[in-house]
Amino acid sequence: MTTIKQIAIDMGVSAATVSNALTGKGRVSSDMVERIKKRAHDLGYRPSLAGRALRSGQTGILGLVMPDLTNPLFPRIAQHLSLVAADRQLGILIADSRGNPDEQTQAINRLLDRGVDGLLIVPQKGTAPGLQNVPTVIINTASDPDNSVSADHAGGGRMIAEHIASLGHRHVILLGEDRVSEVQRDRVAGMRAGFDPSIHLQEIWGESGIDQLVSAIQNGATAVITTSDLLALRVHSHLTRNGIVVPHDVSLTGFDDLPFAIAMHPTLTTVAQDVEQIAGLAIERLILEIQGETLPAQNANVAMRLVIRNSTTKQNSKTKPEILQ
Amino acid sequence: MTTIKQIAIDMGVSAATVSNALTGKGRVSSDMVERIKKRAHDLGYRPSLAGRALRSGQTGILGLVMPDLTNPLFPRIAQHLSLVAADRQLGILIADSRGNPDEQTQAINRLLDRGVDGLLIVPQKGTAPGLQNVPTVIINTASDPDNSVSADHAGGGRMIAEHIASLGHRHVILLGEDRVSEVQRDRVAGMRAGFDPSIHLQEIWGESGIDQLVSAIQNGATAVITTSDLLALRVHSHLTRNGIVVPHDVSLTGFDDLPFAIAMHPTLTTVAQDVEQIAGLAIERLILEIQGETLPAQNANVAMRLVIRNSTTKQNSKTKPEILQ
DNA sequence: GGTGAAAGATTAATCGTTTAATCAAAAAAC
DNA sequence: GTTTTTTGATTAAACGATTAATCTTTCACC
Repeated sequence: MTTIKQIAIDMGVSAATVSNALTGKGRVSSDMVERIKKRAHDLGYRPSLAGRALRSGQTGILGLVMPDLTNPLFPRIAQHLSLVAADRQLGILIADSRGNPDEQTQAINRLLDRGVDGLLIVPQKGTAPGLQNVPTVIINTASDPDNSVSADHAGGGRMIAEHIASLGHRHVILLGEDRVSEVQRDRVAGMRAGFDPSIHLQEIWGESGIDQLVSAIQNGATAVITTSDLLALRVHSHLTRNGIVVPHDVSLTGFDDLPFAIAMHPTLTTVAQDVEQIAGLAIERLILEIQGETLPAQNANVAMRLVIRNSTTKQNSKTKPEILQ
Repeated sequence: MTTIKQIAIDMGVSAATVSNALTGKGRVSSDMVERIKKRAHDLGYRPSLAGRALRSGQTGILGLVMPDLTNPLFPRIAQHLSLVAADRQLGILIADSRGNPDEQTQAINRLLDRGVDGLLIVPQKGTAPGLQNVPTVIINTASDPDNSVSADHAGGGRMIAEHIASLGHRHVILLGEDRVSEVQRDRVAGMRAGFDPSIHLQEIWGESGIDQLVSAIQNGATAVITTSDLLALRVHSHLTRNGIVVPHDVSLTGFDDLPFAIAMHPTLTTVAQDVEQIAGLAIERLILEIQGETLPAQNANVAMRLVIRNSTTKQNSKTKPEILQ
């Protein structure tokens, strides 16, 4: 490994001059700067981040804490974060908080021990990690008051609802995944807000609710809106098995636009997070905080995008579907 | 931040003694060790990894390079790697190689610049990253000769084939995703090897191949085996649309056991990677390499697990399915 | 009691980078 | 021509932890 000192000796100057030349600080004649830069490049000099970190107190590393790395959205978030971070010469250290709040705290501490300059936290559902002693940005939902960036889950829910309403559906089943999750509640709240009171909205929670679907449809429901694509796939399978055809007999929607949404038939109408923008804003904000700027406590709310595919259609058939079995 | 020097001053001893007491090296009386440890704990002392890294040349950080973080397997691999690494007091820095070989090289260099102690690389399909100047383990496929850990994709293919054969299927369609991918080729090779020559095996590559499926089934094929769950879902949708019922008319299999495999109906017979073991072996091997052990070049091949669900069934009906449209 | 060894601590150097303080020489000002 | 400024470079200290070398005291042994 080439060090600054070696370059200095090699060129017959002091280490300080080399450092100044390379970082653009201090006073060095311009042709000396040129020569040093060239020589450093030729020798393949790479600054030691450890040395720099020790001196400056900054590691150039951000920590990413995820409630569950198997969260289907994680890869995309991680990808964009790592991309944006790389642009800014920052690294991303990951930590899995393994599904429980204790582990979340430990994961945060592990990252702090490593001296990360900032934290990006996607909190466990139902938890709000306390204030850390490093700059922190929460990525989750608008319900988090401060320092947070999130998709507008409620707005996404509203979009779905308005889409369904505009297709003429008057009796809709809303299937939620998990009441504990802040995100899920926001989605559901948005859905509710998107329908006007004249529409018959039937709210069901949890997977066990799938069993009630067939009879609800027999009673006149013409659309099922869910709070996750996986749930939608499950519903689709269940309905198909019972002879109910999507979208002919009933319209169906998901949430998140996971990869398999286009592999289904019919392809799934859903709502997508602008992960790219979320990642960008999160890191941008975090960097400002790291640079010592005092930002107003706020939630950056990123609009979701309605993706209309083939699982939703106009409510026009007056005939109830025949149910098999 | 509490430093060793502060503890030393606080207790009226030298910094070296504190360091020796905490690391268990050198010669320190046992009651001094006790007292120092207690005081360090009370003061909330956390060693500076930057200081340690500078002195020792080791950062305690491993780099993880992924061809595409949106790879559906990534989250699980990352999760287990981060878990195992955390147990060993190691951190994991991620880097996305963004789908092309150039970016892969850059990603590796970014990690090297950060002084990672070792690299875990899931290579771009079709590429074999050259020897690095830090210990490296490749996670991918048995086709990689050295320093690699992988699922036994060929073995998984064989399991699927044998399962299908044992159910009595004599005319099988093999649908492969991407010929360029080493992994995909290994899977297909395993499948071929699992059938005896008497079985009529029809090999099709790429998504466009899906269109040929219906006529192939009309010509007597009773099973479709694919090299990915996503492909299987797509096939399932296509067949359902054409009035072909899985598994009644045709058996269907996937590969990888992604989360949606149990959300489909019928639930998908597939083959699962033991990600946990792969991650464990990879890090174990990497740590040995980092500790300077010279390991024999070898590929650790982790057996896959056949997951039999409801999309495969005995071939017994002699009646061809009626095809809609 | 004198010698040697062992135990328990300290000193000082080192890792690579940054930066405030200093110094010498050249340029500008009077 | 002398003083002041500016320029361009150097010196030295610092970040925090580790460790080889050194020193002092205690103890064991003959």
